[in-house]
Amino acid sequence: MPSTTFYNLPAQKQETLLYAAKKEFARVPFDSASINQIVREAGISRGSFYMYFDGKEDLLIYLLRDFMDSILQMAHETLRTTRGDLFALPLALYDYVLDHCKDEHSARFLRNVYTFIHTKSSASSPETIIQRLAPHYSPKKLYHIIDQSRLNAETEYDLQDILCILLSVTLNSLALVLLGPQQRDDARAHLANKIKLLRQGLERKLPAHLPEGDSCYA
Amino acid sequence: MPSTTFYNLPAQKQETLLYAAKKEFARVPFDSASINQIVREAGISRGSFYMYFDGKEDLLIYLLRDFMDSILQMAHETLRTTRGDLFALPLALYDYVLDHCKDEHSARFLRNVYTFIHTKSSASSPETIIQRLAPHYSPKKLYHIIDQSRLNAETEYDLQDILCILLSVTLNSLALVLLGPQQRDDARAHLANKIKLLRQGLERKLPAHLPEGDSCYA
DNA sequence: TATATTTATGACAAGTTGTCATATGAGGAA
DNA sequence: TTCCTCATATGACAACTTGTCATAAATATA
Repeated sequence: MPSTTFYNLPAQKQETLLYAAKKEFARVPFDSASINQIVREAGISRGSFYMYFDGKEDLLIYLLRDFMDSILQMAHETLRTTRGDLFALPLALYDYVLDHCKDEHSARFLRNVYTFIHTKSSASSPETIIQRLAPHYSPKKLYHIIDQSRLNAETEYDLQDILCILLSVTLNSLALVLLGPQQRDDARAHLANKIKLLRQGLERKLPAHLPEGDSCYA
Repeated sequence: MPSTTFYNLPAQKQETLLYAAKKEFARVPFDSASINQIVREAGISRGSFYMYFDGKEDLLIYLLRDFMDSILQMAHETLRTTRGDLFALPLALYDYVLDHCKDEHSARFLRNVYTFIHTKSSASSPETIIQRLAPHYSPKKLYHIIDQSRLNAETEYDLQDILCILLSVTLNSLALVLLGPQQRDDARAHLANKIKLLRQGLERKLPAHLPEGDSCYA
């Protein structure tokens, strides 16, 4: 969390610093990002920087809050317009995130951020970044607007797991595009297919009237 | 890849260096790991280190190869003994990985490694670690020993997606334990439940004889 | 205006990385 | 055995990094 000193700063100065930070975080991976570079670009002294933030990690987390907030809002909106159709969420999330990095600059930023969220906060603190962010964006906030009658969930335990599954699969698709060699359209087609498979079930259903037969097609 | 000079080293000296590396990588997150610390512990000079490896990333990748190989072998073994039951793989993988980090030392190593694989190789190279490792451990090598008759897969495209889903979900569970607050048993129960849900399908099936009725319970 | 408090600065120590000229060793040829 | 060659080992080096802190400037308060 930034210090109150930072919030007391003129909006202009805040913007300048945040812009310089975004630029640096887009330039190189998180652990190579240089505070020196940021303060040079922003035209402030090194000491000032540490007056505002605990370190570069603190700064990036602050930058991420906005984005995370907007994602959560988008999720709410999607569930509202689809009357709680949870299966609409993955592709909506996928598109939303990738729409936000159409220019090379934002793409690099997001790519670096993606790797960043899995890193440790610091050598001292045992938490990862994603853990520090998670409490503010618990998926539990979505439970009440999901139409659970469409889901194969008996209990809240099931519901929690279903959400977790969909999130894992969606993030994996995003990772394949952001970090990997997969093209956006290609990964999207795969994600759509995965959702289809997830709805139906991954296991083949034998015809109900041939329950035990192993060699029913012999 | 290590240089041939490294392979020419007496086995004893190789071991000493690798042990020192493991220790350092367990001590702190990857980007805080210090080559100075490693060479000090191993009793070699800084120059020698750079004679053997390109940098600490090169070294850790080398360390990971062994583990990845053993995982792939375990996967083969599991599929063999279950006659190709793909749904047995997630829990087997989960248990296998966590069995390998029962002592605090190995646990910290694995925790640090997990965050590491999502980071960029280096500022210059655009690849992530996981991408550099992936080609050697393609899941496609498993295709032919999977009993596809048990899967709801029409095409190889489906098969690929199913594998990807199961892997995403399993890795997510591992991440929750390695990085997060979740307990091993707890996460395992969730994973088992997720597999059950994945087999059945996440979508509620309406009774077949009431195909269109929205208000069938009215 | 004088005093108290907040904010800004850059030099500092202690660490990091990768390089490179130099030193040491181990083999083969004469 | 001596000499030469080539692979290996070394640590000092420059150029960076980080977080701190005494000091200076600016602002608010009395």
